[in-house]
Amino acid sequence: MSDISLEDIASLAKRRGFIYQGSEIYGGLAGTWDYGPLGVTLKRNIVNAWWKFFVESRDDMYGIDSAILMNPKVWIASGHVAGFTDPLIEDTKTKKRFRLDHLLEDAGVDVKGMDLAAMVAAVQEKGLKSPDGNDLANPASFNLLFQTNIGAVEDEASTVYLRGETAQGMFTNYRNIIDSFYPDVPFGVAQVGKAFRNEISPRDFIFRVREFEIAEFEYFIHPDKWEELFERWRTQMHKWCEEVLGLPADKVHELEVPPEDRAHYSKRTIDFEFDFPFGKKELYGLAYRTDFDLLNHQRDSGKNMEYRPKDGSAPFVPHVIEPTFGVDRTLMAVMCNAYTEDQIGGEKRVYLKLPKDLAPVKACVSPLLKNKPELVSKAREVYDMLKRELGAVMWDDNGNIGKRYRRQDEIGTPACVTIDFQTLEDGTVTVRNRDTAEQTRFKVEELKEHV
RNA sequence: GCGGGUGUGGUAUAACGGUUAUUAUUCCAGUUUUCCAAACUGGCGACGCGGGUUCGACUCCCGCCACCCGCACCA
Repeated sequence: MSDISLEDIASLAKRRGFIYQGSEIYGGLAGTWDYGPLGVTLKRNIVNAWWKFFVESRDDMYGIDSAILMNPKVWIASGHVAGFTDPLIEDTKTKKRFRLDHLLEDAGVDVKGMDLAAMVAAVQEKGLKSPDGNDLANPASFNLLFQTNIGAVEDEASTVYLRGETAQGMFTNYRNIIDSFYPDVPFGVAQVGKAFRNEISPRDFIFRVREFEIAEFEYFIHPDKWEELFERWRTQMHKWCEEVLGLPADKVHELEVPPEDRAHYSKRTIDFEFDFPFGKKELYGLAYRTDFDLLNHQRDSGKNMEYRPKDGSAPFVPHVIEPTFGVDRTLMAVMCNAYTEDQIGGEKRVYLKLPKDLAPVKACVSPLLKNKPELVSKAREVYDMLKRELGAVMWDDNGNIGKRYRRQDEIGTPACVTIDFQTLEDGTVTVRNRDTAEQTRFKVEELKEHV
């Protein structure tokens, strides 16, 4: 198989109605992408599979869907207003930008609690130069949280943030879940939804974007159990990748994130990386968030975040294990992994070897010839029946049969059902397999078990 | 944000400072076709946006936008 490029994927994604550039008719908006009919179905199938795997099939998981706009105090308590900000400073000669706090730390300055002005003062005091040896100027804070305003007046009191992660919705609802469901610890609160980050430079198609979907859960535990439960979720995440998404184990890698690279809330983090066409890049994260968030919210909200075990043992503020899954990245990994080229009848063929459960179209129904009314009407019957059964079924009578097969190959449809003259005689149809191109005859009545 | 590259129908592309912007494919309507992108006929469809130079700009210049590559960033 030849190497595939991002352009191959992006081109197919657009041509076949998976993903379009956001705001395309106005020249686009960097870091935004729109999902077309097949893309949204594929994404929804992935999300549904995730929900089933991590939420529905378990009895310790509680799903929620919290608001994207939250009281700004949430983001102050979580540390995102302060911690999600990068102070950047510019090399006056090369115009390169550097993390001001990193430069100061390298120079032996303790930057904790310093604001931008204090850091700039420290630069002057130390006579600090850029790593390239030039003068530094134009410091600026760069916060990854998008801001907007509630109400008509744009003042500080009306500033709210678009959530930079969905996790905070789980923390702010932690007490609600306990009051409604009185679960035993450990238990999890799960959510799938949009998050927003004002990335400096969006990159690599839908990989790094400013608006994206996250599926994640906060698993509330007793702190004594963190290592054991961390391992359990680590295993489950691999299982998800391999068994549900069909990603080969040798394409999914773990990266133990060193302390200096971890998020402000994390005591241990493992990144799950995938071999994308553009390199080995982060797909998922598994973080031990400790009691960082609940303690912060307890402090700032004044609400008690302790959990009281039913056996009467000592109350405690639970710690949290957080597996987090980029949905768009998952879709991209699945598409890249599914993209396959081979030869059929001497002709090159491109097809998406998608797992059946994820494929946006489950089956395509065609009459062998479209100018034979008896074939067309029989095919319509079969189509209507399958459509009722499976929903995601497509009708195609365009061109010739080979063309239709190829078209379905490109969008990853696992099965093509063809109605031919024999159908009229004995009520059997052919089912053509996407991966092998082999055809098997089945009775119409048994069809739904074979597609 | 820095540096480099690219921007022409849905996709992939050609050419040109000056007639109606090339080709393939897709798509639509038909003819044909008894299982893997067959053939034929007809049709729709494009110069990223904004300025400038010029008698005239898709083409040259400037700005912007977007995408790709390298760096930086990625709590």
